[in-house]
Amino acid sequence: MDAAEFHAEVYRIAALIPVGKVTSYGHVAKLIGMPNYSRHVGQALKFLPEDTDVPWQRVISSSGAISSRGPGTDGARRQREALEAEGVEVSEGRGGELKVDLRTYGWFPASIEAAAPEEDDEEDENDAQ
DNA sequence: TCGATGACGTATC
DNA sequence: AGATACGCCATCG
Repeated sequence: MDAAEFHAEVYRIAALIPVGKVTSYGHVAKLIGMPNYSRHVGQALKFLPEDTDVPWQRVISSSGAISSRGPGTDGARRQREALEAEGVEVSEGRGGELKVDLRTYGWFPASIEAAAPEEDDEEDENDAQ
């Protein structure tokens, strides 16, 4: 798997996340089939331009926290704004620690197939109940 | 080549 | 629940 392909997979999966839901870097990595590449998922999202269609804001850490990305960057703040705009509650603890309740807003499908009900229309699909 | 680092995760304390 | 330790692996200096 090439780095570019990895990025593409990350973006594809991120695009599958329903509005109002969030998932974790690690879970995206798992869906791709590379469970230990959680850090690289974040790395891939870092490459996204500001005008992207990819809902990168719906990907947070497995603990439900929005990573600071370092002081001086407004990424975390924008992420909070975007999530709240989608109806996701973002708790703010002491010092501006942003966290999302995964118990409520978490989205963790077991596989990409489960995540993408209709990816292709050409393939024969067996009816799920 | 090596060591430090990072939009991370899990196990422990 | 919050903090620390350690594992992970590509990228950087």
